[in-house]
Amino acid sequence: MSTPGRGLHGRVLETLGPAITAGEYPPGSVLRTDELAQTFEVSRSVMREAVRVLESMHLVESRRRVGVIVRPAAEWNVYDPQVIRWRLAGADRPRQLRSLTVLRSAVEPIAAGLAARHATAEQCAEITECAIGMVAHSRGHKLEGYLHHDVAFHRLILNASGNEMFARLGDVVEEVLAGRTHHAVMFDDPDPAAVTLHVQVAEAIREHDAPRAEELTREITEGALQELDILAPNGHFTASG
Amino acid sequence: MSTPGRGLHGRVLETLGPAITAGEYPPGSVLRTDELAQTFEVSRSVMREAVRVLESMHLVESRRRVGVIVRPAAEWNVYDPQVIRWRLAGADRPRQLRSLTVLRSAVEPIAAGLAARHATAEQCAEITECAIGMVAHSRGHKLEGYLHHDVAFHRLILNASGNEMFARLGDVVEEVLAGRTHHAVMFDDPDPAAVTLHVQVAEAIREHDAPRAEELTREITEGALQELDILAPNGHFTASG
DNA sequence: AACCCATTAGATACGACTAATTCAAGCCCC
DNA sequence: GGGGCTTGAATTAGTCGTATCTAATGGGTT
Repeated sequence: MSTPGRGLHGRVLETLGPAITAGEYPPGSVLRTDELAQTFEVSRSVMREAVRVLESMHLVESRRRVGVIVRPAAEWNVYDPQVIRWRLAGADRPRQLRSLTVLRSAVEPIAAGLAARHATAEQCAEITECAIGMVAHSRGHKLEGYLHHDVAFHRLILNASGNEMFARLGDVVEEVLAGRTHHAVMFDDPDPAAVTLHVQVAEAIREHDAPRAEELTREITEGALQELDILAPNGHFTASG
Repeated sequence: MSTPGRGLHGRVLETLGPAITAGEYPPGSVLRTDELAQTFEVSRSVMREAVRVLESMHLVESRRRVGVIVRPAAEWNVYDPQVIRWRLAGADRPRQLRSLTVLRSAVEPIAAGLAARHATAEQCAEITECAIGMVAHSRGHKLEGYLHHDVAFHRLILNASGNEMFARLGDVVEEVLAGRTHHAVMFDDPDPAAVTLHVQVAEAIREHDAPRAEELTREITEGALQELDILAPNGHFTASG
């Protein structure tokens, strides 16, 4: 979507990356550069560049005389947007979605509190606009329009927090929200209570009421977590939803 | 420390990466592969692999007929451990430390709450041991020993949370804590109140009291934020401490 | 104003050489 | 005779240089 195979090495990565993150090669598996180059019908130079990228993501480790070794999942750079996309596209999508939602529940309330302190008048206006847009699309099967405003809403707050680490989680939030809409997690119309909460959050930020913005956002993310629990009640270590 | 120049391209990255993250090349700057290869006295192949890694970190973007373009800081993969290290080693270390501390203040309380729910007896024991170790090193200029147990304490909790995204922040916490100890942010002995809080967190986790573990951890991270404010009182957008 | 072409710099490919690491055979010492 | 160390051969990634391809840019032409 954002990186549609820029160049040959990119196309190789689009196959190799998902394969590794999906666990098709168990930790410790050894791949040979030459072999891979033949398999993907590219030159060794291209394959080496692809391996370098995988290495920078800590998905693999290349050693002389041995080959390219697949690292255990615990060492992967799980915050790399590319890795996140690959994992969301793979088999352990449910677990990944849960991890990200828990991360959201930690970050977004704090971000909302900071936004209430730091947001400019313009940012407040944009956030409010999104909330209004959500209300407008909350009834009558307008899920796509609702999603659009929902994503923008959360992204604006993360940006308005003034913390670059928070701001960079905008894509993560988008993935989670889009996943919820497009994988039948959401009913025909969004929960009216959630919509109200978003409006109230916008209000709180506009009024620079940080504790209220934080608490209301906490309620939103709590709701998101509960939605997941309904789908995969086993809780934390659910393998497949 | 963890990656001491693996290969030629690694050594190139150790110079180019910090230079870019330090802002030596303003956003939009164009680097030429050939030129860089000459500058670093390596072949183009090696330079291309280095560029690929920088590209995967979203530090640069390479376009035909143009060159290698430095991206604005807002697009960087700021969660990449390598990028974090480069930025911590550079001029905007203070701002980076603040960003990371704010992130801690969001994540660690939630992680502690989850740890209180999920931690095994063995994990509880290890956490308690660390807290005891912190107490033992809290007096008499034993800062290094204190730091060691402090890092282990927070890392164990992040791991015990059962959330992989949280677990991967262990290195971040280590960097922040080490930075505090080694850059004269801490006085001769750590704050006794903070030590007590750590002991109480261990207690709460052992007793599976999630709300208490969360609240106590919040007090710890609040303290960390206040420490930063003492150093750089200008608050959020302090450029230099 | 629209189109075409030359220029340019990255993208790909290939082949040769280098260096490091592993494994095993062989040696020495005990 | 057995265990541990040394040494060397095989293997595979690392590096380099060159040649060719591709695509974006800018200028010139119609």
